Amino acid sequence: MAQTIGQGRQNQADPFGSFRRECVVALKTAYSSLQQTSEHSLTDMSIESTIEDPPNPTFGHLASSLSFELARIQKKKPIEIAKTLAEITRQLSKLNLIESIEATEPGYINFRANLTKLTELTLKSIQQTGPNYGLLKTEAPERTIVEHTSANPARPIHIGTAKNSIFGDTLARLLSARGHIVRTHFYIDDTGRQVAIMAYGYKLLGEPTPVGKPDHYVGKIYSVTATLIEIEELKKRLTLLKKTNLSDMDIVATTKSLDEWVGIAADLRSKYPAEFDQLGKLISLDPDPENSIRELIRKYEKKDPATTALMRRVSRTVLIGFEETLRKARIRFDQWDWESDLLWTGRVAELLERLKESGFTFNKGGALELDVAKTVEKFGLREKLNISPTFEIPSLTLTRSDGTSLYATRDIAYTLYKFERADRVINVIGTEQSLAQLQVKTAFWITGHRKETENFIYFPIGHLMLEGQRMSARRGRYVTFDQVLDETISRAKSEVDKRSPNIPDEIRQRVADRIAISAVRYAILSVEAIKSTNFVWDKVLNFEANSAAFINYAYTRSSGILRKLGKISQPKELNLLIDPGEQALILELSKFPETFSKAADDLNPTLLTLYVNLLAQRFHEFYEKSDISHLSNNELKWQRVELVLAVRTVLKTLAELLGLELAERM
RNA sequence: GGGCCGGUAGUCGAGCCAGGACCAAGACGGCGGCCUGCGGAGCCGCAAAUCGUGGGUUCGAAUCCCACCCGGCCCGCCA
Repeated sequence: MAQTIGQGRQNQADPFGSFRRECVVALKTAYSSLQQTSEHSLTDMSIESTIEDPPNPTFGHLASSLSFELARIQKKKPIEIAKTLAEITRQLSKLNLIESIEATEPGYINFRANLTKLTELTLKSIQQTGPNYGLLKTEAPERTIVEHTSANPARPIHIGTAKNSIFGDTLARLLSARGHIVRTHFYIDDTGRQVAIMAYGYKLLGEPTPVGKPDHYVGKIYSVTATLIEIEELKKRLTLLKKTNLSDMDIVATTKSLDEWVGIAADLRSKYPAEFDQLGKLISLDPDPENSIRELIRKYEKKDPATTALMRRVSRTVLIGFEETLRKARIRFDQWDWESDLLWTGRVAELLERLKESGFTFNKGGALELDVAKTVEKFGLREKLNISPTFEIPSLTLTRSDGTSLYATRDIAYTLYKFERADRVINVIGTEQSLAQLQVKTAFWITGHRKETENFIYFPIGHLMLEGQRMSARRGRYVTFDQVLDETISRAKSEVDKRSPNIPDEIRQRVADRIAISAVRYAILSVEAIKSTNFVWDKVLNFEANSAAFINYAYTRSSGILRKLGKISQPKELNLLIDPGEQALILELSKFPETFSKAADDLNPTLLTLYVNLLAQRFHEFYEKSDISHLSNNELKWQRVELVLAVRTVLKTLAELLGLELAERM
């Protein structure tokens, strides 16, 4: 909690945070008084870190365990110290948001908030600042680049990659709301083998105009081409192995792999018979397909005009499909960076020169290697980069023996590029890349960016399994993001049809879209990014508690109340909201600023999904218990309406942060 | 062999970084209640947890340290 207690944000409303700061100040005052009178010498200590949330409301709203620490030094019982501290605190402090300070067994000091004042502060702040309530601005804004998704433009975005997109997009929303200058970048990995294979197949077919969604159409060509070539290569290797008779183990493994690919091929053939047979014929006419692909890669790196035109054309076709999918999920990018540009502008070559000059590279069979381990030892980076002392860091191949570059090399160049434009770079990438990210980071350090290395942030995304099965894009075993969105929309549509038959179909469709998109985003965000999770349809399609629909339903209910009321009036005061359900709801609202800033600073969107669910839950409880529209006591009615309006404001802000879309009716 | 990350009720999953009232949040599933007043996609209640295992540190450990076990991932002239 310590880092959420900042100075200099007096002008920004943070009701619960203000209460917390008041408790800290009061306790600090009491502690320094104790320091002067105590016969034992008491060192300065962090009062903030002793402040915690009590387990239940009967203990107040915040508590301190300071007495337990002091008990040891003073050789007294914690409860006695607690009583003394509570007494001094009460005497010395001017209490504003604190209602009471009490010492309780076994030695806690419990602070109770003055709920009348907290209510007024919270509701007035929300009323005055509206959509800005809670979005505490950082005191140190940073130009931040969030790179995410960066899917290979060779096949549609699948649900595993979508997890990456959703977290990346949400992080950007959070940081931007926190006051950072954020830009999202999509890194188009177009110089690798996969795009070359895709272009090869596409070219063989005579560059057809896509039928249906372009990424799906071209993705199909890629899968078929890649499979056919894989089989060709495996067959060749098997023949070679049998001829040289080197190792039975290799033969067995290759045969097994071949069998697997033949199975995949059969599957693809049944799905896309026309393309499969056509490509099969065309590829068999090529004496050396593998070489054709290598040629494409080589020529593209050299920016050969015809090759460049082809590669860019086919990549762009796929990217149009990506954009459509991402737009559907409310994900947008500020910039699309072509990996090939890094080569053509000489950035990669420049980087290689710098690395060579550093003296940490060596030649291995014509390939250029970076001695990462040596670098780490030389500069004592183990501690700095948090590397285990027994870990032998492998070297990193920078260029192939034919001189062409590799992904990691280009990624280092890209890192330099990004840091020319930002103070902080966040890479949202799967956990399987953790070693690669470490190597890139180390190389970045070598290039002289010592200070910036601290702001190189790897945000790992845990693997997403599909109903217990590992997804494999290469093997065509995956569910696309489009499928998930479409399925969820159709499911949401039938729910809306069932529950709200009286609204026009056009609106029902729009509502279903919103509920579905939100449901998918919420389901992904509600589990921490790093955890590997199992994608289960039931969870995404669940519209009950702890889902986006549950949150939307709170909003819809509030809309219902307002609709029923028609014209609304301002209450004279805010002194009648004393029901426990109301107070619990207000307390939750008062904590939003702290929750938001912690979520943004810790890069933890999941925290906000938990919070928004809790807020919705408190609202539903309030709704069930407190009448509004049929109240005869007008003052109470308008006070409750004020609370409803406040909840709506905060729900809308949260929806904006998480990329959820709220429907008035559902 | 080495490394990284995870392990919390039948299932999913917060809390762990900054140890404290933890007889551990919340959800799904199970069981039982609540609609002649703002929409039941809701609310109320019950049952369900050796916090992976074993040690250690501490007045106090789900949380910190050590060892081990299980699961995922990585250690390519792939990306």
